Amino acid sequence: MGRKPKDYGQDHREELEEFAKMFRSKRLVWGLTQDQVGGLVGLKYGTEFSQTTVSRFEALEMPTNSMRKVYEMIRSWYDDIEKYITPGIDPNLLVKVLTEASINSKPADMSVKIRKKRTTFSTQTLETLEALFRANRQPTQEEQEKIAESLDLKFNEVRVWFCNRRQREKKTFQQKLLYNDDSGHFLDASLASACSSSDSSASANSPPSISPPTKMRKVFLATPSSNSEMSLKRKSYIISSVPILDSKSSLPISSPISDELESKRSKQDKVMIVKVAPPKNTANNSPQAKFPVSTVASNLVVPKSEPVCVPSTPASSVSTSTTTPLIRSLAHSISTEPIKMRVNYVSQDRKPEIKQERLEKIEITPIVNRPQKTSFVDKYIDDEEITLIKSPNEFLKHLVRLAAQNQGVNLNDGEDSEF
DNA sequence: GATATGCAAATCATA
DNA sequence: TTATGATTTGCATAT
Repeated sequence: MGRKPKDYGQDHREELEEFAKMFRSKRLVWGLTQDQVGGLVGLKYGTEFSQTTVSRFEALEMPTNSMRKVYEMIRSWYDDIEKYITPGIDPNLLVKVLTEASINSKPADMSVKIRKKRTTFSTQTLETLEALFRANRQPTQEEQEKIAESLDLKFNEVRVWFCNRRQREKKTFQQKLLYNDDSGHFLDASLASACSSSDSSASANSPPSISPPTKMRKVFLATPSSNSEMSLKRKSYIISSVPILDSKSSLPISSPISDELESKRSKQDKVMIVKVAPPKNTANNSPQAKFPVSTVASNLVVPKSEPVCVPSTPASSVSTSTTTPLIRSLAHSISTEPIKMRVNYVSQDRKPEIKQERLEKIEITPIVNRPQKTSFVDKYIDDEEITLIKSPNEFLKHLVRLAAQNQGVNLNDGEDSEF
């Protein structure tokens, strides 16, 4: 088994975040880049942080454990050098001063392990490794040594590559499992079993290939912990692994499906993906948005008659951490079947993750601060099947209405505005 | 040019 | 000790 996550509990995540935010604003005032910070911190410890790491630290897009480690180093460095920065210091001098201060602040014991620089394999090397992997996914040590020699690589690089490659393969299979985000239940048992790991069990009538290639994303999700505090919890979610059903045929778009699955599927309502983008995490103006990620997607089963789409809204007053549970519970109330829902993390897509043809039946949310995506969405919101909802708030209201309708209750506007 | 992300190399705790 | 799987980072590149 792999290691279990070290449990530091959730202690002081908030403190870390607070510092990270403060740090970013200071850095900007000082006129330092993330890259410079990484380098300067490196002068103190002998091992620098990449621009990437600094970026993620500041953006709070890091699990708490890593966050803490980075925090401790940056914090200590910050405390050391801060006093050398006088208001109005000549920007040209700044880096010089900080460089010196950083070097001088070297701790005596200096026992930081230097991480090996990441190797970049050439395309050709990768092709060869892939071919070798296909032939034998688990070469012996001796074989690996030979491979290393023939490719002019270190043995360890080859060893690690095979390790990671096996890992990647395994993950790919796992992604085909459909499970609910936190209950551990399958999103759809029939589908899950149909496309579950084919490691060894290639069933007689080979399982239908249902899902398009899927991707796992890491997300640091604020979830209510047992003691009812909000904690940041790292989770992986499956993205778009649920086949999108054609609204007329109830068949997955662009995927073959077995008869058995079809019969189960056809009983269901149309599956839609609804994405709700939380407000951009802009340090000061949305204190409620603890969410470091940019977009949350929910996958709901909604009645065919009521497809919903939710474009993002920068002005949303609902924080993600509240929206998601609310949507979940509301979805419960409108669903006539056991609730099937996932929460996904969807990145600020540069390219749509989901293929064009599938967009006809679902909705893609524009990303906050990425107005160029708007036209993309506009193209689809004309679809008469889709009800345009202007914000997460609106979406919640909409769900409430549906729930009320389903239960024959008449909601007036006053009750709606509770959101 | 600076920053944010996708993918995956490197690391590390365990079985 | 080695294999494995979870994590931590960073190269390359998109934004």
